[in-house]
Amino acid sequence: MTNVTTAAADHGSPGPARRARGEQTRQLILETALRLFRERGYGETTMRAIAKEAGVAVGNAYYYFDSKEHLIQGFYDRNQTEHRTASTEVLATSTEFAARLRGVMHAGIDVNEPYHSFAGTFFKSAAEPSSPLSPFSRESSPARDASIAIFRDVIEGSSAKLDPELRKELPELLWLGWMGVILFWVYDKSPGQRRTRKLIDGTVPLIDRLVGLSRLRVLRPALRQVLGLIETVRRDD
Amino acid sequence: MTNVTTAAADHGSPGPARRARGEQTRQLILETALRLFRERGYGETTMRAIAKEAGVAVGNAYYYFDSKEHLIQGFYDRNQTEHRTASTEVLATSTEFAARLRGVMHAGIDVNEPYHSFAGTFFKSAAEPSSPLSPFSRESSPARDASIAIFRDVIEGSSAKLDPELRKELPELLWLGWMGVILFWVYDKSPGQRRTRKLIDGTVPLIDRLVGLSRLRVLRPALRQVLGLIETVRRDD
DNA sequence: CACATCTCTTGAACGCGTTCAAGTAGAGGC
DNA sequence: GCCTCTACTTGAACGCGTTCAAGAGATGTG
Repeated sequence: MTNVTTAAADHGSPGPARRARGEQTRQLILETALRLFRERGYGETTMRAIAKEAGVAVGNAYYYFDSKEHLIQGFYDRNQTEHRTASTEVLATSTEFAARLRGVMHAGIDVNEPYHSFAGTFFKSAAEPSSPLSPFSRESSPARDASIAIFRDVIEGSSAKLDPELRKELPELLWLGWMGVILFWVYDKSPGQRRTRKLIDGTVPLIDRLVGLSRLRVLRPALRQVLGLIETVRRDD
Repeated sequence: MTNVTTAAADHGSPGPARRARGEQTRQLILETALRLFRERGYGETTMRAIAKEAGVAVGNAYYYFDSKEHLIQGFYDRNQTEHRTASTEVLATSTEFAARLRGVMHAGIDVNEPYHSFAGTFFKSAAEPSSPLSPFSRESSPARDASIAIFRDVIEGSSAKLDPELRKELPELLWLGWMGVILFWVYDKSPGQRRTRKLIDGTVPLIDRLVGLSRLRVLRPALRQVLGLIETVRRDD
């Protein structure tokens, strides 16, 4: 409470001082919530406990966050940032597509590992299509775009040559595949989630092979068919 | 395919008269619940409302069903049976693999269509790995096995020739793909879930093509690699 | 018949996420 | 100084899923 940063982002009608106070409370509640989630798990952390621990009233938490689930969004954002950070090394080192993709995926699992025990609990929240926590929701689009950007880096920083049409679509496709890996990971009960690691190690070479084949003229029609399907399915008309 | 009553709570072996009474109440509660789910949606239906409408105490519902979510299992079982029924015609008519697969998938969507509006709501429940409603859970294995059996029928009743190794794995793989389609369907907000239909129509020929190619000697190593990966990932060691 | 045993039923009570009418406080205008 | 406006804060209250001690009712046993 002592740390008052008056570095004002001076936009909006309310005075900067007031604004700062609100933002501070918001951060306090979020930090407290994430800490308790980590310590006790999501389901075992009550809104009352968060409020009490943060020294505010329950209603105050609802002034800043629409629901308990909305607090998870903060968790997502932080994990996304950590994934980016954990990926920088392999993205700076290697130029092989397979190595880059593999490295990024393992980095993602590394980052999420500490939260595996209760990832399922709030994966539940994310699964509901109408939930703002859904990876496909409008609210998640900043985190989603940032995640897709990592996979774009994987491709663009690599020496892999591939069909230009595919190149356009591939970042999003890899992200979709990554969501699949995460889904598998959530369900993976093997010690240390070994099976997820094996899935990555087994799948990446296959993707690498397929991506390499995308330039072969013989496979052009097949590729077009697949890309056409994706385009058809994506459209909402 | 005899529909064995899936007793949620195994209460010893009482006399047949007593058993009948209990079973009757159980059915009454389940029927009432499913009706209210259909009429109001899952989230809007309270346990109190179910109990009141069924003319029992709220605690009574909990004597037969461990939780509100457990009531959905009954919904699953019924839908599973309906899917089988809706599939019989195409499975009796056509011998082409692609037509059979396509027919079965469309039949599955047909059956689920009336529930799309709130499918997402309890899909949420199914998504939690520890939930008995998860399609991968032990509790769901009867429904799962029955569903896989449909896809086994798709293959075995077809004229398609395919690699014997693949033949063994394919029913489960098709079921997994079907789960993916259902996942897509749950998120599909297009009118009448048209995009899901397009996804099926676009994907089936691709699968058909791949399955056909599985017998080519040139592709043997690749197939082996994929099957090996599946085996590796499946094992929990 | 009385008694014990077991299945089945009850509804008050608990803790949860969430809401909301009622307040508080601090900046700007007079 | 005082007033107003509004961002912010409060906590009792609501309805929910769920639990559980208590009891009702049928069945088996002497």
